[in-house]
Amino acid sequence: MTDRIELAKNYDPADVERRLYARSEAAGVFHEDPDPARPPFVISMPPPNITGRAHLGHASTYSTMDVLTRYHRMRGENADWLPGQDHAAIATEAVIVRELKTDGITRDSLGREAFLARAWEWRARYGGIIYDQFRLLGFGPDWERDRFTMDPALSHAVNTVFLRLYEEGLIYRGTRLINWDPSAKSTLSDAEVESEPREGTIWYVRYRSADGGPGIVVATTRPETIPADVAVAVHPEDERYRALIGTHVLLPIFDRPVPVIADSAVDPSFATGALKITPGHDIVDYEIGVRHGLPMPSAIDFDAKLCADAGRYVGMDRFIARAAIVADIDAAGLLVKADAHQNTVPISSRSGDVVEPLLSLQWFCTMQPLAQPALEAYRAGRVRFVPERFGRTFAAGLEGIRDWNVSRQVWWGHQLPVWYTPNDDIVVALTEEEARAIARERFGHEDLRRDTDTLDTWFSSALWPFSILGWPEETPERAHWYPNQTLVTGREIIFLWVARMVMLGLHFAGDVPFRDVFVAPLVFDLQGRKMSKSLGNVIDPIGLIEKYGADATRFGIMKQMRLESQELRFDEQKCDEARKFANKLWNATRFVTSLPEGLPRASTLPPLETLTIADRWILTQLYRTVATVTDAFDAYEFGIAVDSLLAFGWNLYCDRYLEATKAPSAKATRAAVLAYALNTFVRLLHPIAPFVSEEIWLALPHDGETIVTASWPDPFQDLAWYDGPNGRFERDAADFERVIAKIDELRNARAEFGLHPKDKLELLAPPMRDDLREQLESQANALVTIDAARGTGDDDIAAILKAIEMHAPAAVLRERYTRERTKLVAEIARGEAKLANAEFTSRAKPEVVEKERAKCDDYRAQLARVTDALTVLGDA
RNA sequence: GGGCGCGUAGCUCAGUGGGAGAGCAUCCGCUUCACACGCGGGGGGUCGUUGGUUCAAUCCCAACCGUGCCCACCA
Repeated sequence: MTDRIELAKNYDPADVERRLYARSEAAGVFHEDPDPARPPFVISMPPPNITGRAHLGHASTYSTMDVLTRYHRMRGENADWLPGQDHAAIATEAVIVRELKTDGITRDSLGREAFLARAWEWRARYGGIIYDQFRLLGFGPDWERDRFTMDPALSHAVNTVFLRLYEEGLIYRGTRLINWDPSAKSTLSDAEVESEPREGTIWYVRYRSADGGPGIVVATTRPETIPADVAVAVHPEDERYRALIGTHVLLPIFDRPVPVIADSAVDPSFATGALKITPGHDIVDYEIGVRHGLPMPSAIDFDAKLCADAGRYVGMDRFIARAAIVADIDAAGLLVKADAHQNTVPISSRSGDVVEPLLSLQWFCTMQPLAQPALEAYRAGRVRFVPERFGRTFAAGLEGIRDWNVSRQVWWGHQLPVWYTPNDDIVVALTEEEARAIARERFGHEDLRRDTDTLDTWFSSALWPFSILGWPEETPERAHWYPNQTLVTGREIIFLWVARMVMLGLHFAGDVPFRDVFVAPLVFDLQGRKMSKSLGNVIDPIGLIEKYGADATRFGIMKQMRLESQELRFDEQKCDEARKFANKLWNATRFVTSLPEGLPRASTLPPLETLTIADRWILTQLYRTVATVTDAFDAYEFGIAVDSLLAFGWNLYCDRYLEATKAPSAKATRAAVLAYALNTFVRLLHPIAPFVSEEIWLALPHDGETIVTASWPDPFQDLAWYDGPNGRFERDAADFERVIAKIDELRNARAEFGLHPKDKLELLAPPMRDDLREQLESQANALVTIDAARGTGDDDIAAILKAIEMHAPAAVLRERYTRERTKLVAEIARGEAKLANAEFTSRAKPEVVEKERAKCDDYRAQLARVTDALTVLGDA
């Protein structure tokens, strides 16, 4: 009684996806409010940069979040995916500065206020592009709850955290060695510095003794820092230099005397075992300098040029100065040798420029007291990593944590809520008014200037899971949705971001920010290379959508998500396969919806006693698929879920069941079973392929308005017919498996006999049920001749199938049987040898022995039949 | 230097202590009334190497080789 719907022959994703996304968004299905009556399932979207464009990494991690949210929503949970964007301080500022440059304007000439106005404009114009791309990918976050790190409420959270940490003594101002990015003109946190091996040179330079002696030869890769040298260090137990400790040597060229000191941080086995100490430009040297109370001059300034005490090199770029100084040392006869050397160069992950360690007055956050509770929470299992091993990355990072430089010299970001008096007294307050009030009270005046620095962009990111829920206000969202259930991220930011969220979440929101951290694999190309513009191997997910559709793009990516693998070597063919799969399902739907007998109004099964064995088989497979996909989603095993979906949809449903229903005896029940199984199946498919699943679901008998809010197939409700592992469903399913195996055997024989697809394969068979005969006849294109004499005396399908004999030219049969006999003889020999081994029969598990024995018996029976057949045929 | 992953068919990858799997590619046959974006059939692998544990190892253990990633202050 269902209306016949004329469906297009080929599935067209472009049309369907645009239409169904608009429908979902208009219906508000992605929006949720906190509902304490239902268990929460909340994911905070890792905020993409406003300068970002969707790449394959987004496509994989964000698809994962969309899949999880859709899955848990269908399970009836209070599921919400909270979207937002990051202002991306340095990255955005660099983009704006570059844009200004084309107009011939510099940042400083424009001034702070005008620059920020320009940045906000830029954000308004381009910031939404990645969201448009997310919509094309079918992502359904709760758009009504979109947040931006620089929203007033989130900025308030940032200031509150800064103020409280300051009051607790965990944020302080001090002069420390920091990472300076000369291109970005800003400091960087340790986590934003990457080290890169580069071919360089190590120079051996003589530092003569102040008293005229030969002194000591020092190896250095950075001769341009010599003007800031304050000592030469050797290992205290290094016999070679013991006599020199406490004496002075002269800096080459500069001829300034510096002491020779002893420090166990020096490795006596490296180079000459003597290390020049430049506390102003090297971390190890800085630590040695602190230990020995050495002065800390600077040779390089914030423009990466030589400064002040660098004599005639002042104003020279650091790399030009390097060459100049080496040349002068050589001219002075103090260059002992220059060797090729591979050194590790610190690189800014922001600009790619070589980072310069510099002494600077900055703001820092003391991490140790924050890291301890995070470690304890992790060890207590309050936050769980998937795969587990990434927890060790997390813990290792926290154990070795150092103070965090949080101030940046860019303008785009959260300006430090810090004011100074003319005497450099510090006032920290939430607002300027409060700062003034404090100053009046404390100093009797309001003469304040605000710190011009902004906070590290990761400072606001660290608060993300609770700042977007309204913190510091108490809100229903905070009450029910914090902690989140899951965080999905990449391993490269476990320490940079995840660890900080855990630390600050524990400190300010009273709990870890999420229970599970799913670490998605990184995406590489087929050769295992990182995707990069310079290699030209970048794959644009939007391009994939145009070629294959969003469903197929997602499905293809998810198929490649393997839990234990650290890398995903992206194979575009998987998306093409998925596109074909969508078309396959679409055509199955056309078949089902245009059955002459029509479909039932609702998605229900016919009376169970009327089901055929094929019906019971596909329903049993459906039951197993529900279990597999559910377990896979719960375990973040998306590749397994996809494998299972593909196998059911294509191999089981289309190739086997749908074909089986074409036999006359299948027609009484098929419409209802086909529709029911397909309806259930597309609900399993929906989290990964939201569009085609919905389009099919709408074409079938269904309950409700949209599959987005349909229920996840529940074994105790939707599949309540299932009567257990020893029930009739499994028994009949096993029988149908036997039929399938027989059909395969017959098809194989057909090909071997060289039968044209239209020719019948002749079979001599014992009496059997009509449905069984029909299956053999239609699926193997056979002609079954019933021979009562071959009767097995019961309806045991296994026995009947075994008694079937093929009719074909004697020579062909003889060849086939002979080959089969050879194989069987070998198998029997192998099995018998195994069974004759007393070690095996006594030590192996009884069921294994029994299985082996049964296998042997079966082979022997088969061999007997084959031998009989060959006897009848006569030996060739 | 420390930690972690991977090595199974030409390619990308599943998989299991008890007779090696999928998709793509390749070969053969088919326009069969849902689908040629399809259907049916085939070929192709000493499961990186060498040892060990076991009645039994592709699977567990060790070493090695190859490969990739993360962390680290070797000038």
